[in-house]
Amino acid sequence: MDKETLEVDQWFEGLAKGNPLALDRQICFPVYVAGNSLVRAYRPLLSEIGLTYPQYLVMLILWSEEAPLSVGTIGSHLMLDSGTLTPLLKRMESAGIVERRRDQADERRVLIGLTAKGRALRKDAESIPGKLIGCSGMSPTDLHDLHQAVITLRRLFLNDAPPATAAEEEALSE
Amino acid sequence: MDKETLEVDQWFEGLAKGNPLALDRQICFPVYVAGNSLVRAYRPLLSEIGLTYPQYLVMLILWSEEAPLSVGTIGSHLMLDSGTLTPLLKRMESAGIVERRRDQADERRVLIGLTAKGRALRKDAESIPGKLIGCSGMSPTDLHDLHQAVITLRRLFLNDAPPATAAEEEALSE
DNA sequence: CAATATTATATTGCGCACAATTTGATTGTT
DNA sequence: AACAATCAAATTGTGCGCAATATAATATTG
Repeated sequence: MDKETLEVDQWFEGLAKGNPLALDRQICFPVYVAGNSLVRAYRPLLSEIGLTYPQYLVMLILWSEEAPLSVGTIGSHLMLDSGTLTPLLKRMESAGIVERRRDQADERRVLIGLTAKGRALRKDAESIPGKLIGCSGMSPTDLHDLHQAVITLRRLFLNDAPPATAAEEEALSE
Repeated sequence: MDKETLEVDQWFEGLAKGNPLALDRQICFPVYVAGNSLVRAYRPLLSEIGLTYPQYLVMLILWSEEAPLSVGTIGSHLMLDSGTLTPLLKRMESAGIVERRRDQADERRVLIGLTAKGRALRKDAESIPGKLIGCSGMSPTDLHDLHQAVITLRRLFLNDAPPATAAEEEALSE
């Protein structure tokens, strides 16, 4: 067993010790707070263009991919189900930025496409990522650290593996 | 300028290049997904003891700290306001696990205390952290990586220095 | 081809999360 | 003491996020 693995094992052993119910011992709590904080940070910027954060995510997909896309396809990207997406997409439809129509090839599906207004909105959205970084008050170093942390989250929660290092390959094969 | 700083600066320069509106370029999106995933993972475990995830967080605070605590104090720990907490605490009150009463010393405040039932619930909650790790299907290595990522999130979103690990606590008390 | 199973979306109901506002208590100022 | 300013919690209204269920279309099976 190599030194790295030993260190992880020692850390893992320590997990159950002490008071596992202390708030500052919770692994998930900072993730929960970060999730709330992020939506809060986007809100004032997105409200200027009439979007909520999950609506913005839908638009990112429609702008980047071959729209129209089915509700299910959008949901699999965002890890959201029709119970969340259907009312959200209806609000976006009544705002005039997306179209909803049954797929002729499979009447179970509903295809979501962009309207002219929805396509035009992209121009207004282009400044959002830059503005967010400005609003966040984070230094380039903070952002870099956040990005590194996010690569981990992406691997663990989105099964979106970055190219594995030799060390990780080693660990997997054992 | 040292090598580390130069690397961060180069990464920061690259941020604006390409398509900043691509979903897989979003720094915040994995945090959003992780937040949703975490609440989803806790739900079946917590429903066994009649709690939601934010209610569980309130209980963690009340179990660890000198209860009773004001709504505002709880809110500052969880970064939630009275608009979220008041109805949540009322539901917990009607479930019989907390008490709500005006602070005699300052009638603006409402103090939240544990009932006997609320204190007893702690025993049932003790197995939750361990069970969650089991349910998550994460390896010790995954958990360690997550923990490292979370230390960053805690610093950035909770302005919090990393707390001592259980192993370190152990060492200190000896 | 009919019966059954599966799939995609919609609906219902509940509990957050939060902006905006209100109500009532306390503090600060003159 | 009077009055404005501040503060703590509650209230109102909107939009998720999701479990459970319903509805309807497609696929599968006998």
